[in-house]
Amino acid sequence: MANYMTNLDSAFASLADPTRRAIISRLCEGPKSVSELSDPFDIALPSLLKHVRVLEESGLISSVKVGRIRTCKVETHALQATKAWLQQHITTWEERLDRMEAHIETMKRET
Amino acid sequence: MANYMTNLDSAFASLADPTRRAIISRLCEGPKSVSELSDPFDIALPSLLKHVRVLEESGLISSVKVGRIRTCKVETHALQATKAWLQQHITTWEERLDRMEAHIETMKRET
DNA sequence: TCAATACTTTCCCACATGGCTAACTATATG
DNA sequence: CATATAGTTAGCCATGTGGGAAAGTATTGA
Repeated sequence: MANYMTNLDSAFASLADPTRRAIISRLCEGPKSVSELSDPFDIALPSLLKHVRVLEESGLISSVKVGRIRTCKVETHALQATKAWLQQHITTWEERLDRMEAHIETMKRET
Repeated sequence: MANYMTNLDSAFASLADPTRRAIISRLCEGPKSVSELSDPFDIALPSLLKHVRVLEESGLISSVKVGRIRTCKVETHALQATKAWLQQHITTWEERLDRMEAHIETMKRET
C-alpha cells in the first residue's frame, strides 16, 4: 500500500518538455536503454540523460542498470495522478455548468 | 468544429506551477476577477497577473474585461487535451503489459 | 471633479533549465 | 591485456521564469 508521493509540480514540469514527452511515448512501446532512447533525438547523450533523470525523479519512469546498460521503463502511477488531477477539475467545472443550467431552467419555469 | 490548437508544451508548463494550479482550482468554483483570485495568495498583484496571462496563453483559462474588472474563467479544451495525452499513453502502456502477459501464458502452455 | 479602485506596464533580480564539450568510469569483447 | 562500448560527471553558457517595487491608466463613486 505504498504511498505514491506523487509530486504534481515535478510531474507536470517534466511533461512540459517535448523531448521528455517523446521519451515517454517511446517507452510506452516497451523498455529501452539510454542509448536506444537517444537514437531518434538530435541531442548529446548527457543532455538526454538529464531528461531521463528528470523523468525518473518525478516518478514518470524508472530505470535499472545491469552491466553497463541502463534500461528505462514507464511508471504509470505518476501519469495516473496527473490525469486524476485534470479529470477532477474538468468534472468539477462541468458539474458547475450543469447546476447553472438547472438553475436557469428553474428561473424560466418560475416566470 | 474549431481546431483547438492545443499546445501541450505550454499547457503542461502552466500546470507545473502550484500557484497556477490553485488558480485553476479556484476558477472551477466559478469565474473570478483578478483581485478576487489574488486574495488567498501572498503574492503581489503583478505577479499574479503574470500567472493569469500564462494560463490564458496556454488556453487553460480565458478572461474578459468589463469596465475596470477583468473576469477569468476555466476553459476545458486545453485541460481535456492534456488529459487525453496522458490517457492515451497510460492506455498504450497497459495494453502492452496485457499483450506481454498473454504471450507469457502462451509460452507456458507450449512447454 | 477628486479620490479610490482595479488593473497594467516597466524594469529589476535571483535562480532554474536545457543545451553543449571534454574528460572519466565501468563493463564487455577480441 | 587492449580497445570499444555505454553511461556518467563536471563545468560552462544563454535563456526563461517567478518573484518584487514603482509608477501609470482607466473606471467608478462621492
